[in-house]
Amino acid sequence: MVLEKKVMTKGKKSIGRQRIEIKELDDRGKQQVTFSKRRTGLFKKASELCVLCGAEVAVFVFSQKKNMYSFGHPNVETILERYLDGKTMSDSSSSSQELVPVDEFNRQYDQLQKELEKEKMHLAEIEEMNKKMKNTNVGFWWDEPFDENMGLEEMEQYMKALQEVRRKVEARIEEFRMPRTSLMQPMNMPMGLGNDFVNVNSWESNACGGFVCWNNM
DNA sequence: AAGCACTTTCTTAAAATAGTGG
DNA sequence: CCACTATTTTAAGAAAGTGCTT
Repeated sequence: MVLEKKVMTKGKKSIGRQRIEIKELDDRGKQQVTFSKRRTGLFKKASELCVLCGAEVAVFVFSQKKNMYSFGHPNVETILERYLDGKTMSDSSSSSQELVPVDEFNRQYDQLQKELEKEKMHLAEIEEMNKKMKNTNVGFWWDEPFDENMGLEEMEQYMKALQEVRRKVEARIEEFRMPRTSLMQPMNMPMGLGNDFVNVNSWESNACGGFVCWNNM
């Protein structure tokens, strides 16, 4: 197949849609734009398939940077669970009761936004405290000089206490690392695609630990 | 401020889809 | 089924914007 490159004619602002060869794009910028557009198109087509044919569909897309985008009808979890269980469509009951309306997505989104705000304020408080301690040369208890006169038994108790603190901190860190899948209306997909029951999550490695739509995987 | 990884908007032509007739 | 036409939708290209990190 011969692909002809057309040239922009006078007075036109764009050469318009061109036929391209289906192979990896060499330009990273083009790749990103195409990724964004085609992913939207893919999700739209999937949503139309759901509406037109009553199909249940789940689509996962990972960008080069491993950000995940998903679409699911009635929702990704239901279909993924069914897939993992090896069940067939006929095994499953009607999906009508599993649908989560947009209002519910929005409510969850609002809640997550509030959580994020709280976490941001908490982080700001911690940073403020760190600043103050730096300025006043006041540190944490572990910065204080070790008591040389401590006996063996005392030191063992001290070590146990430290281990307990460590265990609790590790458990807390693990809690934050658990991916929290948030069901929400996708921010990058226009409403009214014929499917109001959309589930799009996006994972991005940041310190938020998954409070917003960008979750750490 | 600069760079990165997308996202959006506009224009336009290609491609998909629906409708119709044989 | 297939072929054709009309209409609608999609996506390339170009450029600008957004949000986040370093």
